[in-house]
Order: sequence, then C-alpha cells, then structure tokens
Amino acid sequence: METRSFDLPRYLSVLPLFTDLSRLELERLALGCQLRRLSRGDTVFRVGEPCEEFHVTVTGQIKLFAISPAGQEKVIELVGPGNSFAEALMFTGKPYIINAQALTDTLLLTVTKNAVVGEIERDPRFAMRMLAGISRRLHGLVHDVEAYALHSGVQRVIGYLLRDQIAEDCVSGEIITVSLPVSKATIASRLSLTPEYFSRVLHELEAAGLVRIDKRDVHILDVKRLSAYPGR
Amino acid sequence: METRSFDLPRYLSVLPLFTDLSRLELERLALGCQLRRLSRGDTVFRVGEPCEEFHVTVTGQIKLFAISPAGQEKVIELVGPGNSFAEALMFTGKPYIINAQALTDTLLLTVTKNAVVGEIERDPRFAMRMLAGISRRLHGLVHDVEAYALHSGVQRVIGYLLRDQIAEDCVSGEIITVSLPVSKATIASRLSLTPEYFSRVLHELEAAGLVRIDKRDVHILDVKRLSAYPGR
DNA sequence: GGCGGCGATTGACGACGGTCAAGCCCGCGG
DNA sequence: CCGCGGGCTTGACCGTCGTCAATCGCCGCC
Repeated sequence: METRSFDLPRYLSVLPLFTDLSRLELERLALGCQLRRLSRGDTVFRVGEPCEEFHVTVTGQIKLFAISPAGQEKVIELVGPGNSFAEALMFTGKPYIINAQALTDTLLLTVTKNAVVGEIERDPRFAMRMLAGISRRLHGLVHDVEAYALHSGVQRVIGYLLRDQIAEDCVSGEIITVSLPVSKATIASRLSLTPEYFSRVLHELEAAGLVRIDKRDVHILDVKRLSAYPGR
Repeated sequence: METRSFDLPRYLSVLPLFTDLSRLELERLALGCQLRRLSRGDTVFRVGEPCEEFHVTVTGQIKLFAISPAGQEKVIELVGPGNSFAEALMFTGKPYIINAQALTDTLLLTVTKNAVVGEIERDPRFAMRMLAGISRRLHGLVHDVEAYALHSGVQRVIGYLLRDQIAEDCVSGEIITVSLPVSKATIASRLSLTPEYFSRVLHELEAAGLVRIDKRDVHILDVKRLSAYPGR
C-alpha cells in the first residue's frame, strides 16, 4: 500500500477533528493511520467484527447500513468526503453493530484506537473535539428519529432535498439544483422508503410544479413553496 | 433548595460516569452540581433553550420527547434512576433540540458544563468515560432507528418486552414479569405506535397465549416462544 | 448490432397501522 | 353513593405506503 504517497500529517490537519494540532502531534497521529484504496462494493467492516479503529472518507462514498433477519437492508447514514464514521463504536469497546461498504471507488483513512486514546491523554482539547464530533452525530440521529416518527414520506423527501438549502435564498424565483450523490434506491432506504414509493413521491412533487427531475438532478423551482407543501 | 441534604460526593461516586474518581475530584465536581426536586409534569428544559449542563435522574422518571408542528408528541427516550441525559447536547454548544419533562415526582441532579470540562482537562480517564457514555447512547439510537425501519409494530413491542431478558433463562417454562414503568400511551409513543394500536398488539399477544396482562404488569409466559413470534 | 443487466418507473392490489368515536374500568372526591 | 375524569380498550373505517410484477431506458460488452 502506498501509504506515504502524500503528506499524511498535512491532510490530517484539514479534517475538522484535527485542526489546531501541532505538526508534532499530527505526525504522531499519522503513525497510527493507514490509507486504503477501496473499489465500489468493497466492505469496510461487518456486524460483529471487533472495532479497533475509526475511519475517514477522503474521497468517495461510504454507506452505513443494517440488515434485517429477513435480509432487508436499511441505510443509516451516507458518508461523503471529509467525514468520519464509527468513532462512537470504537469507544464502547463492543463489536460493530452495523455494516459499512463503499458505494464508489474510495480512498479511506483508518485511525487506530491507540492513536486516538494516546492523543486524548495528551491533549484535553482533542478529547473535547472528539466529544463534539460524536455529539453532533447523535444530534443527527435524534433528528432522524423525529423525522421517521413525526413526518410522512413526502415530508421526509422534502426535508432531504432542503437539508442544506436552509434559508439562504429568500428569493422565491430562484432555482436550486440538488444532485443525488448515490442511487435513488439507496437514498430511499436512507429515508426509510421503498424505491417505488420514493419514485412516486418525486413525481408527485414534479406534478405539483415544485421540482423538475432530470436523472439524478433535482431542480427545485421554488424553495419556499416546496418547504410549505402541502399544508405543512 | 436543600442542596447539602446528603453526601453529594458520595452519591456521585455511585454513578457509572464517576467511578474511580478520588474523594478530592468528587468534591470538586460536587461544587458544579445542584440537586432539584421536581413534581410530576414539571419541565426540565424545552427546545431552543441554551444548554449549559447535563442531568442525572436520581429517583423518578424523565421523558425526552419531540413535538411536531402539528402538536403531536414523540417520546425519544425514557430515563430512569441512575441514568443521565443531555450530555451530548452540552458538547455541541447548540440549544436543546428536544424537551424533557418529569413523569413522576423526581429528584434531579444537574451538573454544569464548566465542572465537566474542568474534570476532562484534569483527567483523561474521565474524558474516556464521557466518550463511552455518549457512545453507548448513540449505539442505542442506532438500534432504535433499525427497529423503526426494519421491524413491524408487533416486533417492536416484543423487542421492548424482552429488552432486559436477553437469554438469561433458557428454561422454557419460566414466567417473567415486566412492569411497565410509565403509562401505556407513553410507551406506545416511545415505540412509535398509537396507544390504540399498542393496546391491540398487547392483546393479540395475550390471545396467542404468549403473555398475560394485568394492568401495568406483563407476565411473559414463554420467553422463547415470544421471541420467535410469529414466524420471525 | 443485439444481448444482458441494472436502475428507475408504473400499475394494480392489499395490509399495516392510524383515525375517530364510543364505551369501559376504576380510583377519587364531593 | 354517585359523579367525574383519566387511562385504557374496542369497533369501524380508511389512508399511506409496501408488495409484486411488468416495462422501459440506458449502458457496457461480447
């Protein structure tokens, strides 16, 4: 593996988790890291495997998912470039409780538990950053639980489309485009919908004149009207 | 407030979060604590309020819940004696995103952010314990998300009833009793069911000869058969 | 060019579970 | 003793959403 193909410490410093660390600290941390190249479909870890590290997606897309006894799959989270995952699992000392798989060719950074624990012992600020990161994740999950319980399928789709577009443009006429990062079936599962129903919802929104759909691009014609659909 | 009505440091040492701390550390921590007596129905915090502390239920029951725009309520978590909540929120620096309310008369211990941060800076082991606690919480939420997406209503009820009874008795004849800690409507909401449907499920299980229901006591007649119901 | 496979769409159908309304049980206070 | 109220149950009805199956478009590949 061409682990030293680029300046690892320098890349680490770009990650939110590792900002403010000194060059020395970064180099120490880099010793506990490894860089891997994954192909689409490769699995990163599976339920039940011991968890001795956490991961950062450098480029590509990772899908975190559970599988029901019946074999049905539920996507819990999609992880894009610059985002980490499985930090929390590492600290519980238990085996993985979900699966992780590459959706596209992916460059993956893996950090061992030892390196993290060592850095926590040396720098309380790092511990705080770790805590903040995991807390943000938990925050997100609470948000999801709320959505599953309190919002209809249509509302969850709208919520997903507007996720990042919060408020920024109050102009009613502006068109915004959201590109779905992965297949529609995967996003449907992320939203706890079937692909069929997800498709229907998208086309219902199109029929209502709120969006225009062009393969994986969703053009939002009117953010305000969309966020208020239907009587919401 | 009779904050010094009992030996606070000694009580703190009983909490999983604070084991192994020295008497000195406990006393320092106790300075950042306050003890409150809540009546049934009192609210601990509401969505949008700033979050500068976390809480431990000493006695009583606390309900964490969200409210939809339409006014519908979803219980996210029930917190019993000895358990803490809202640690994660504290670290994100954002206002509360859910509500907390006492379901019964409750003795509540509140720990300020400053006390926690101070202790983290002094003792990496405490930071690790904090990380483990939050991680366990996250773990639980992932489990819930899985259940909501992958299990039917009946299965979620069974899962709830068997939560603590994992495997301990393999004897098929033994009867175990689960006492519901709060009203059925509240538990229904926790499981993302309506009270009506929750009632139906319980009586379906009774009709199938798997449990016997006596007000808030659910007598499980056969753990193994229940866990395998229906073809699951 | 034609074949095969995957992703997406569409239609018909049905069920899980929500809604609304009435009624029941039981403890509590007058 | 009776009335009241809250928690729980029950029934009838219905909607959202899942299931199953067929079809289509697209792309890569032999």
